[in-house]
Amino acid sequence: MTDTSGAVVEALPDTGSKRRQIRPKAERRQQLIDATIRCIAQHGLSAITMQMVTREAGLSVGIANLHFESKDNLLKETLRFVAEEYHGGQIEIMEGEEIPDLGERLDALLDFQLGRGVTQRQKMSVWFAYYGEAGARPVYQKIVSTVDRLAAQKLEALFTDIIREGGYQGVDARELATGYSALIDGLHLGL
Amino acid sequence: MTDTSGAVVEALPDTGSKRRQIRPKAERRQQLIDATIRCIAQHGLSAITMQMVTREAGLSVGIANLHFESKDNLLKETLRFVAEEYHGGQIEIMEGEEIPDLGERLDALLDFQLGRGVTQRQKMSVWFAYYGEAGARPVYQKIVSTVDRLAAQKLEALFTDIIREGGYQGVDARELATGYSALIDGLHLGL
DNA sequence: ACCCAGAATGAATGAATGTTCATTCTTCGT
DNA sequence: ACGAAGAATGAACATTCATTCATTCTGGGT
Repeated sequence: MTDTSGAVVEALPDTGSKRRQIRPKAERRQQLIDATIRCIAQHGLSAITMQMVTREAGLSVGIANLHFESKDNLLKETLRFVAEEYHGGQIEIMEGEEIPDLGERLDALLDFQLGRGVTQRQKMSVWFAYYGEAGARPVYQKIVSTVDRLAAQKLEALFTDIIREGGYQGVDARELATGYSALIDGLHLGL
Repeated sequence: MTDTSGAVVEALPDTGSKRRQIRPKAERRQQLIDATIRCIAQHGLSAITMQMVTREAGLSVGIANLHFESKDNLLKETLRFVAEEYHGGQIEIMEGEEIPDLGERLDALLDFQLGRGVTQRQKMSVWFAYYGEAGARPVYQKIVSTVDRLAAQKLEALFTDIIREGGYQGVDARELATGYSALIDGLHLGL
């Protein structure tokens, strides 16, 4: 009670500022999703806590239930974000017309899939954490499979084009796509 | 209190009997591990509960902490069991002398790895549930990597033999083993 | 300069769950 | 038959955590 003047205003522009800030809903949502990704990568899906996430985001506990109705929903939306980013990125490379050469396009896809940034690694942790739970949670399965199926189709189409262009014989584009995907997934698992 | 005679003895040999039974420690441990596997496969690693597991095993709640000191330990031991069974089975096939022909040995390995029984599928669910958490739990990583490394060595040795026997050129056994493992893992993920 | 809609906070709440342990029951050796 | 060793039980306890909501605070509109 001796310090009623209080105001030791932190001059830091971004971090550590204790000042309450009002931001648009979309921004807060993304902020929380990002924090969730980092928390899952670090502590695992089953150890995650609302306190943990909101703390990591630098916000109060109540805010998670303000922007997402529940923890379940936050986790669901986080999975949706990661899934869409991962597969969306692939699809963009595959069907985008920026890279005309098909072989180079496949290279770009590989680069994207095996990218090694910290962020990418975190996303992969999250991806497989959810994969581990998918067997028991239909909601997760649905989110993943929806976006998965589309990427698989695009990949098959790419291989079909490559096979046609190269005039290769006795190769099935679908099987090739399945094998390729499995190989990439397996390599990811190998950390 | 009206039914002091009580003894409505269920004639069922295995199931439904409410009679308390005393069994050797090793048997109870396995019983609990099996129940844990089924529960994880059905409900997921993060939704699992001691009540769930002991209920599935047909035992009381206290017994889990009697034979394993804690939930964490039960989960750890369950992972160890699954890991050892999965990789142990592979190693037995690879280094056992029962199948002299190397190609047939590889076939047997594939059969084992892609086996499709209900039990096998449950084990795989568990396997990947733990994989999803491994990034955040060093204990899990250690259990898996210990047994994983050994299997990888055996696989590399098998490929080395096959390459030598066939006189193949320009193939690296280690890379082949890595790729093979990744492919199998990836195929498993595809459920 | 003032106001207020609604964004943000965090102490309080209640439900869920891991763990304990006093008690009950089973089995085996004598 | 009997008694003791210890296996099994499950009600009770303590903790942890998601969720709520009364209150505080912010920033744009007037």
